Order: sequence, then structure tokens, then C-alpha cells
Amino acid sequence: MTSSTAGAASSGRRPTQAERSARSRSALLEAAARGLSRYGYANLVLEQVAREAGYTRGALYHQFKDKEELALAVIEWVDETWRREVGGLADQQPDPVAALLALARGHAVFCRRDVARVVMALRLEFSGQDHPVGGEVERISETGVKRCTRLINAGRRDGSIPPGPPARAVALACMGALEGAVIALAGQAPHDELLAARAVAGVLGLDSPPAA
Amino acid sequence: MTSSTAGAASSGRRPTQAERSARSRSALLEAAARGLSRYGYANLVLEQVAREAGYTRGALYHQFKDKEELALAVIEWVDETWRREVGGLADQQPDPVAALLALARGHAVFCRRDVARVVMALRLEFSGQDHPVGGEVERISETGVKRCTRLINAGRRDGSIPPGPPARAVALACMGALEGAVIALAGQAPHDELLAARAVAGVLGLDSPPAA
DNA sequence: TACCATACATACGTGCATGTACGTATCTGC
DNA sequence: GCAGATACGTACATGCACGTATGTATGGTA
Repeated sequence: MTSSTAGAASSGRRPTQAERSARSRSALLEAAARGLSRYGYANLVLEQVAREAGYTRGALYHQFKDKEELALAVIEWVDETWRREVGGLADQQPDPVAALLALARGHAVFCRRDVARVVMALRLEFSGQDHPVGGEVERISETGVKRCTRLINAGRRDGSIPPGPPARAVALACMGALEGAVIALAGQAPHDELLAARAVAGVLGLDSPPAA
Repeated sequence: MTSSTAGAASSGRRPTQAERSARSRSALLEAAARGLSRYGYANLVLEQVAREAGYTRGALYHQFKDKEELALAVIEWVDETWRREVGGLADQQPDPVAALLALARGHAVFCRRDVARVVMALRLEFSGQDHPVGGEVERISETGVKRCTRLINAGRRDGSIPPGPPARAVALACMGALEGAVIALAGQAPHDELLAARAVAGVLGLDSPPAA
């Protein structure tokens, strides 16, 4: 009965305290993500987060140093998930245009979860300040823009993307339009995918992409 | 010398108290708009608003009942300006597609001022709540979407816009992509106009619009 | 000039959310 | 089983920003 030392994730009758801790952390993280997406950072009330996860603020302050660290953990978690689910999708495309469109569609699907608006909400809330949370959001957004910029430059070299404004400006508009459209649609499947792809295609200066 | 009863807006030596009041109100309103755009509602500190306008909180609470009424006044002011500068531009276009593209370009130009993000910031902050401020923002956003929907339907009837997802979904994506792109570009003239127009054209399913 | 209303500044009270200190229960190594 | 650590709950203290009450000066009016 005490063989719950390792590997007994959901089968072991007695959960080890490491598992308990991880479960608590996950639950709190998910609740915080939902809360941040809905209310933003300033309006996020930690007691509500803890209650929604089935705990009290005591548990929260045991897992995270303070509100800021909680938010940073949420951001990192969302970013990791995004890179896995969306970034990977774009990486295995043959040409730049296909990668950009896959990125758009993947992001739309990714944002069907309520976690969608975390990044944009926090970016808006902290833009201009030099708050650590804002800085982190800015950082991961910047990597996205950079990736987009590289794809645009590649597409322009091989002729699949027409010339136009500086690649960085186009990339900024791309990501912005994508996020804006997806948030406005609020996960209205299945149109979100098509419309997201159309938005980025339009910004890139391409003609209407295939509806499939 | 006491002929400052009426019409002596900026010429009268002694400003009447109605003028003084109006000036104060304008200054406070403008500062509040900048603040809301930068920090959102919750993070907006009224003392900072008043100080930035050259007053104290006393003046602010003399002009506005409370924080909420101040925010509502800002929203109304921004909305009126938008309808005048952007809505009018779209109204005098001959066909629906031209109107939608004019709307995109006009919005981009409109958002070169820092007031740009007020609406989107507040909409994100209050989405899901039933706060009066959020309701008002929702209301004016809805009228924009409705206008866009009508234009899309008209364009589809006359064949200038291809069929696709429900007009309302397309309209939502249109406005979202437009706002997102413009915010991301942060007033980078002159590319913002072109890229905004491209974004909406893409969402509508049109081919690349003229670069002019 | 005397009086009142208005515009604005200052001072105070209050609520709410964060962070911390402390208490309690459950798990692990000996 | 027992001592230590770990997970979590409870209670308290602090700060910050809002809203209000009060004071003061300036403009309008008789």
C-alpha cells in the first residue's frame, strides 16, 4: 500500500506530497490563467483565484512568492503550451507562406480555450510601464514578431510574398491583426480558423487563401 | 473691459468662469483619456490624472461625480470624435468595399493619437462583467460591428464581396483585426494605413487592395 | 462694496486587497 | 511510532486609492 513512491501518478491510492503539491500548483495556475484572461492583473483577486481552485490564499502563497511570481508562472506556462501546440505546427511547413498561415490557424484553435487573451490583456495593461510582468510579456511577444519577420523576409526572397512596408512593420501588423481577430471572434468555431488565416494573408498582401 | 460675457473664447482678457470650467473639464478629460489608454480603468489613479492636467483631485471631483462617470465621459468623447472623423469618412463612399476600406484607413489615422487604445483596453478589461463602463464600451463597439455587418451584406448582394462565413462573424473579425493591427503598429505612419486596409480586405476575402 | 455662487485645494475617513506571521494537519525518514 | 518537514488554513497588519467633508479664493451680481 505504501508503494506510491514513484510512477503512481493517478493509480496510487495514497498520493505522495510531491504529487499533491503539483496538483495544487496546477489547479492554482489554471485558475490564475483564467482569472488573468478575464480580469487582467490589477483586477485579479487572489482569494477568488484560490477559491476557484479549491484552496485558500495560504496555499497560493505557499506555492508562489507573491502575485507577480504567480503571473510570471502563468505567462511561462501559456507560452510553453503555445510553442508546443502552435509553434511546432508552423515549423513543419515547407514554405514561409504555409508556415504563416498554419501559425494563424493554429493560434485560432489555441485561443478557443479561455486562456486566449492572457497575453494580449497583459501586454495592453503593462505597455509603457517597466513592470516585470509586462517585460516578460513583451519578451515573448517580441520572439513571435521576430519569427514572423524572418518568415516574411524568406517569403519575399523566394517571391511568394510581395514587397511592401518593412518586414518588421508587417510582422507587427500580422500578429496584431491575428490576435485581435481571434479575440473578437472569441472561439467561434469553425469560422475563426478561416478568418484568422484571411487576416494574416491580407496583411501580407496575398490574395485570398484557400478556404480549406 | 467687462465685455467677456459671451463669444470671448480666447480673446477676452478675463476668462469667464464657464470658460474656466470648460477648460478644466477638457484638460481633465484629455488626461483621463491618456491615462485610461495607458493604464486601463483599474490602474488609473485619479490623483495622477488631476496632476497631469494641472489640478488636484478636488477639481476632478467637482467636475465629475466619481471615477465611473469620468470614464463614461471619456468614452463618449472618444466615440463622438471617432464618429465625426472616421464614420463620416466612410459614409461618403460610393460602394460598400470602399466604405470598409476607408473605415480601416480612417481608424488607423485616428489611432495615431494615444487615445487609440481606450476602447479596446476597456473592452478587454470589462468583458464578461456587467460593469456600467464595460456596458457602454460594449454598446459602442456593437454599433460598429452592426455598421460593418450591413456593409458586408450590401457588398455580398452586389457581388463585390465574396460569400463566406456569416456576415456578423466576418464583421467581428474585421473590427478585431483592424484594432489589433493598429494597436500593434502603434501609429507607425505611414504604413499603418496600408496595413490596416490590407487586414480588413483579407478578412473580407478580397484580393490585395491598391497600395494608394 | 457687499453678498452669493462657483471653482478648486486640503484633510479626513473607509474599504479592500496584498503580504506576513502563526497555527494545524498530513506525509516521510529513522 | 516519532521527529522533522511539508502543505495548507487562519488571523493580523499595512498600504493605497477612492470618496467625502470642509476650507479658501475668484468670478458674477445687486
